[in-house]
Amino acid sequence: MPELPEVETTRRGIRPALVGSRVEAFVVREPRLRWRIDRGLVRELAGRSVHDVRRRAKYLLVDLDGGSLILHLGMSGSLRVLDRATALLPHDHYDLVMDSGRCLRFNDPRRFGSLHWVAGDALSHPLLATLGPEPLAAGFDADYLVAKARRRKVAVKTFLMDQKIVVGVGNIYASEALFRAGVSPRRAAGRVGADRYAAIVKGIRAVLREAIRQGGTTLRDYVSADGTPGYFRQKLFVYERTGEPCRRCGRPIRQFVQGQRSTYYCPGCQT
DNA sequence: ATGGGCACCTGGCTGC
DNA sequence: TGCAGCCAGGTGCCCA
Repeated sequence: MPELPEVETTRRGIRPALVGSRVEAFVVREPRLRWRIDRGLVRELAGRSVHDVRRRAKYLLVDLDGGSLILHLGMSGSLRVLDRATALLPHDHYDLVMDSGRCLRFNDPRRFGSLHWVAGDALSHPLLATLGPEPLAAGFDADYLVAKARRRKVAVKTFLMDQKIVVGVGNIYASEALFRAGVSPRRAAGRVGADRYAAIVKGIRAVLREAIRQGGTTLRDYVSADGTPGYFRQKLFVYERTGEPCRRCGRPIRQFVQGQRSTYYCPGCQT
């Protein structure tokens, strides 16, 4: 499911219920996620207090005494804050039970999500160490993208989804940002000029900010921490709108496959 | 280094 | 109705 706006929405939703509370128990029902959850965590986590809940790229970092949990939602994962006694649903794989009586419950039908524990600095974990810049932070600009794209032949849409280039942009928001920038997703990354990269940076920032404001995009599985869906789907210009008229020029939206992922674009607005 | 393809997994939908 | 086939918000890894 989740790209940056959905992960950020989840962070904002779960943070108030966790910070300042202590982990009473960590319960694993299905350890076979993307990587097997270490059973030693059941002992490791109990008794530790939560200091903060941060986001890096599409990862959530739950800072505890002496270390951090690194959570990923994969394609179909979601986190909810519930009363600890709430009845289980299929694919509820683990709970972080807090001493407040609330619990953080992870549901993930496809099990592409993950959970790691790092003692010490979470950002030095191998999964996070090589990530590119945050798109909403200073320093992510046209000059940066131009430099990174030099001599690169990959399509610009695939380039923008590379988490070493910029983090948080997945299949929905890559298509949406390129539509806003008026750039064809097929264009080679190294053949996109500085002016177009400036428009792409603007497009990425705008679409991510607007999506966060709407609580993210719900297509299938995603729900925020209180169980509500995201409402940005209604604001999408191209994603999953094949054959429907472009909201700007009226021509039918087209779909094709790039790097085994569907790309959506307007043949009139994007060149 | 770069680009391309596969794998991991379940569920929902389509079409025969 | 049943079932095969296809598709889905991600990303690590292997190969050329």
